[in-house]
Amino acid sequence: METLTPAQQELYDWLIEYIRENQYPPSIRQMMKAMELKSPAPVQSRLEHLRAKGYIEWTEGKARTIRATNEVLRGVPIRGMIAAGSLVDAFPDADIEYLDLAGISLKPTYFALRVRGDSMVDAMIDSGDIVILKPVSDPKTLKNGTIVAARVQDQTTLKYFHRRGSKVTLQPANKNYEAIEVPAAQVDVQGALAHVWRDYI
Amino acid sequence: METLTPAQQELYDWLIEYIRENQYPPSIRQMMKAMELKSPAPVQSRLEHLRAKGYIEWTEGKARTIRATNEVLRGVPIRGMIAAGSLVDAFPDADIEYLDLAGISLKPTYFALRVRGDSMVDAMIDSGDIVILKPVSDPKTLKNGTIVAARVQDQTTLKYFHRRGSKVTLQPANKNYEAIEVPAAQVDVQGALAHVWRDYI
DNA sequence: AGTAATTTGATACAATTGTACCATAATTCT
DNA sequence: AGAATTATGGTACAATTGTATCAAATTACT
Repeated sequence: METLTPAQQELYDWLIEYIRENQYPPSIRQMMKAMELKSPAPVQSRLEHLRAKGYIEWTEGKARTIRATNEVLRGVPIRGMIAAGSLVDAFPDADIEYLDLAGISLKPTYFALRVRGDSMVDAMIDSGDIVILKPVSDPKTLKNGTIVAARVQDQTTLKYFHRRGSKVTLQPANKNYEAIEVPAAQVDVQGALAHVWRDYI
Repeated sequence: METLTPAQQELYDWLIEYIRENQYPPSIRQMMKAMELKSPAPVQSRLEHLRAKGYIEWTEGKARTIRATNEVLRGVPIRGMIAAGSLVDAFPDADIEYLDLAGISLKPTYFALRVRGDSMVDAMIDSGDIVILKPVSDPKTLKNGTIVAARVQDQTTLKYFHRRGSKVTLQPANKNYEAIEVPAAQVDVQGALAHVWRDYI
């Protein structure tokens, strides 16, 4: 990403902070005051440079429509990789990745279920975890081995999905439970496991 | 939550969808056109009712500052509880909880690390998972048993934190690794484990 | 040192925009 | 049926706001 001049950086940082706090972007004259400038022109200039360098964008002519193009506002920065022994890598600030949590929450069809019990321990899903599911419109597009929330015989459970011909096998993610095999027509797949979330604090 | 009249519901739904798509709220006259109304007054009326019923809020006098007060835009709805046998509960639409993912991404100090290897299997954290950490300013406020990213002897690792007097024990989340006990002064706690995230698709 | 790029100040203009007021119609509720 | 609430259309106004223009000052770069 192209580097910013001090003036541009100052505005950019303030802009991000403002959006974080207010949930909407400031007007040009608000930025002017915050930067302690006496005219809107310098702000315009900085904004145009920020846009040219790919940091922001806006809808021309519309008030308060500036958006950050990168993921600063949409997620948590992934700063490195950690293994048994040590922090393997601390990624350099420049090419840092973001875990786009806000992006997930913009997908209006996703839904979540809270897990209770040990039914999924073998998939490393603990009691209390939250599983985030993507609705499945056409079960034929499902790959074998994906974990799905499926309804069979009046019971909805989370299981590994396998199809062989017209039969579907639902394999639990805990060895202590039994797999079931039924005709595909009897299985109503409600969602495919997309993410797992766990809270510690 | 108070119920909405059809006209109010129509506006509210459109509003949420607009914000989702554009990342900023519409102006009153845009809503007017979308609702196929011929004057801004009806929109004003509906907005005031939506605000009175607690669905939205805005900064008076400022353009495009409408915000949804509930978590519709901030997270994934938690629709029920799932256990080994069955979907235990499908929560009624009214009092549905949301997993506030967008809220997490607004905490600017949080950071994440990608886990590699089996160092945390006993904590149900798999290779490839992403751990989200909250910076720890004062290690004295840490409760025993929390998982932390700590730096000792030039190595940063994720371990259970225990303090007894002036000594700190760092217990790995995998039985095959050894615990270490060092003077508290030698431990630099960088973050406490706040959340775990796992991607399936 | 000299040139280019950026920043600044000042001002101006028009479109966007929130808001207010009023009378009437439609809907909902009792 | 009657009353209260909500919805609508029309209009008006002023503040907010994005944008344009120009010249001068400052900074960055070669």
